[in-house]
Amino acid sequence: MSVRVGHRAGKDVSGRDFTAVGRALAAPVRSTVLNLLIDGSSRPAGELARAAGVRPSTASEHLAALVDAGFVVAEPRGRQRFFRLADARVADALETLGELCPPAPVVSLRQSREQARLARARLCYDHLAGRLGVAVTDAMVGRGWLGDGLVVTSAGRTGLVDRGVDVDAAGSGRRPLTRACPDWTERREHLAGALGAAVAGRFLAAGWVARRGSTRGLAVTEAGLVALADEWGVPADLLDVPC
Amino acid sequence: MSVRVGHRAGKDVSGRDFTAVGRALAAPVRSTVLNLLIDGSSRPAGELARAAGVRPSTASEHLAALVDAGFVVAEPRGRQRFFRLADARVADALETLGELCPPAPVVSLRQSREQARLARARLCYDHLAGRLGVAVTDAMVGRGWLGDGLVVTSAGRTGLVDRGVDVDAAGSGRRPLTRACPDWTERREHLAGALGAAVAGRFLAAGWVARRGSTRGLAVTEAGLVALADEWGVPADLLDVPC
DNA sequence: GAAACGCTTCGGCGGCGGCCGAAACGTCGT
DNA sequence: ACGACGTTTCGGCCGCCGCCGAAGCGTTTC
Repeated sequence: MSVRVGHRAGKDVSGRDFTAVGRALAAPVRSTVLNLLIDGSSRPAGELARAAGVRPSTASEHLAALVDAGFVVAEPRGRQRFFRLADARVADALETLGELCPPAPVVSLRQSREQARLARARLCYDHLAGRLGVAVTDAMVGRGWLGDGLVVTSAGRTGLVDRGVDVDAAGSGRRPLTRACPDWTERREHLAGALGAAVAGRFLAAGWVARRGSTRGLAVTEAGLVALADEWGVPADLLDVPC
Repeated sequence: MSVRVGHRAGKDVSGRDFTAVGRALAAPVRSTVLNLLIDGSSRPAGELARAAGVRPSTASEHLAALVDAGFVVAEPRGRQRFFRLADARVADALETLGELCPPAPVVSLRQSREQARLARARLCYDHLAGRLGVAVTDAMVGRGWLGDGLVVTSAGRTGLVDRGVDVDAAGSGRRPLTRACPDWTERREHLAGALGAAVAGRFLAAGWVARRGSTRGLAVTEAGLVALADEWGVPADLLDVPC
């Protein structure tokens, strides 16, 4: 018989227990679900089950596990339940973690028009992404608003407040003010974090961009093109050039 | 019979495959190991096995898995292998992920005190390590006893012999007289090799340090503090500053 | 009401993965 | 050359977890 002496001596000295979060990510179905929800969308269990290629019963168990782990939250809506990421920090963590697992599965070529639209402008969870996100970030860096590591300079703070972005409110929470979010359509990183969300919120509130349907895709309005050029220093043609 | 219709419909639309990274985090032993290494330290497999409370064979498997997942890298050093985090991004990801799992395992005060003691003074195989080892090595270098590559100078030979270290006996064997041993708690290297063992032996024989129990931890005695300051040029407070 | 629909819970089955001890391998010290 | 030591590899055992179909529950529709 084995000795099993181990568990007496072994015990975490400090730090975090990554076991639960690891288990939550360990199953292919759950990974697929998270990828589907990482854009901030909210989807019913059945759709997630179909997308992941499992029976509703199996998906239900996986979704329960994700809820239990704090990754997603469920919201009853009629006779179905919609699931979405629980928190912006979850999206942040998944993006950061994505850096460690470069193997990105292939993408279906079918919806190429939709792909192209998404590549132009979209929301990545709650901040601007696509060429729009990169262009806005680049402009902010070019003007000296963002320094090394995307830290906000004093000039950046002034410029952003002038354009209606509440930098103080964004920096008040526990969420990191700025983060570099790597993009899968662009080579470049773009602004994420609390400030990224605040900028995106300003763009939506001002009517510079509009959500297209229930997707995460964004349409840049006429007023948005003007504002981008005049206030943000982003020429309109930048959004059309595929870089 | 089951239908297995699933895998036709199921396919990742885009994004990352979190499965591998999740599996790597899913085991308690691996979580413990990562917590031990998250400070950038480099530790041999046996120590990690003991800390995690498993047999060396089991730890070896877990470490191989972590290496395979790209979380840690192994570095052969003598007859043991040292492991450390592979990359700064790994530490970043773990830190970000830690936000998601606030349940921080209990900190055993007992063990954290032991950690502090080990960081202060211990034996690394058979030579002095911890802050004591680094401080003694630094003092010897500062006095010109050890030159480039930690070779013993004539002044060093004299000084060591005067303090009861039998340099000749240490140099008589086939074992290298001096070696630089990288430390995991300190940034600096410290003296190892035959001379390192001889110095440690002198410290023990003179009662300047004493083994605490059967561990490799060392306690610096009152006489040791005096001798360190007077004979070796190591002020006592150097051992208490956490560098 | 009754039927349709969406989701969850419950057994049951199969496979993966963690744990150990024994043995092999390489290095270090005598 | 030999023994000691740290690490890895290899079977074998056991438990956990993911998958399914069937059944149960709540909501919507007729």
